[in-house]
Amino acid sequence: MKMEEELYELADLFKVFGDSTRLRILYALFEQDEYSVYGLSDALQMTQSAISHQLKVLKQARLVKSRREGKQIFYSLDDDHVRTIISMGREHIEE
Amino acid sequence: MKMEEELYELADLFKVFGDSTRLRILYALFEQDEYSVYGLSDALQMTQSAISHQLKVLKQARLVKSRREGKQIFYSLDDDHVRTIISMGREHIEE
DNA sequence: TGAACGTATGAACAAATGCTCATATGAACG
DNA sequence: CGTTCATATGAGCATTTGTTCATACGTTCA
Repeated sequence: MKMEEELYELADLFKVFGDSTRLRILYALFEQDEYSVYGLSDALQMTQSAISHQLKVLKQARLVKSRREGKQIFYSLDDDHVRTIISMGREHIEE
Repeated sequence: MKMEEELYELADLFKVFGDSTRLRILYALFEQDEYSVYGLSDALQMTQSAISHQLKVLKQARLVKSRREGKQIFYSLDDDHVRTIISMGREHIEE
């Protein structure tokens, strides 16, 4: 990958982590493997629309994946980088 | 630290990584241990003011530190979390 | 098929963000 | 001292971003 391109992709990835709503979604998915959209909006006390918009961002960044079960769609973490990146961040701020 | 507070601090930290100019500054400091402000603005082909503003953000996040030598101020990486966080990000996007 | 439920999406608006321009600060040296 | 060089800072502006509101889409089941 070209350096230039890598920089923009990296920045875009970190932007995704740089919002407390999205972090709360990721945290929720740490504790409970799967959540439906309504489940998340209930757990985080936010509108379904807001959650759905943010899930789209998280999915585009390949941080979460989804599966349909009837009318519901369940979201879960897509890979372990999510956990690692967040723990590195936590180490930094907790110094 | 309270969960609520941690979330906002984490989001703020990742926001700092979520900009290509700041990433370019960090990348430059990977390759060359120290840079003056002018040195950076020259290397990255940006105005001194833009660089200075971003260095302030990076410093507030404790990602870079500075030392004065005469009229110049030299910036360098503050700790190793910077490297780790960025490499985790790179691993993710390179899959 | 049509109603009901769960989710996605687009437009609109307020808030945050990054750059530029002008200027301030601070150290070195005649 | 006062000038010069290196850096910092504040206001202004354009762009981006996150939420809300209204509505569309897709699946289930009567």
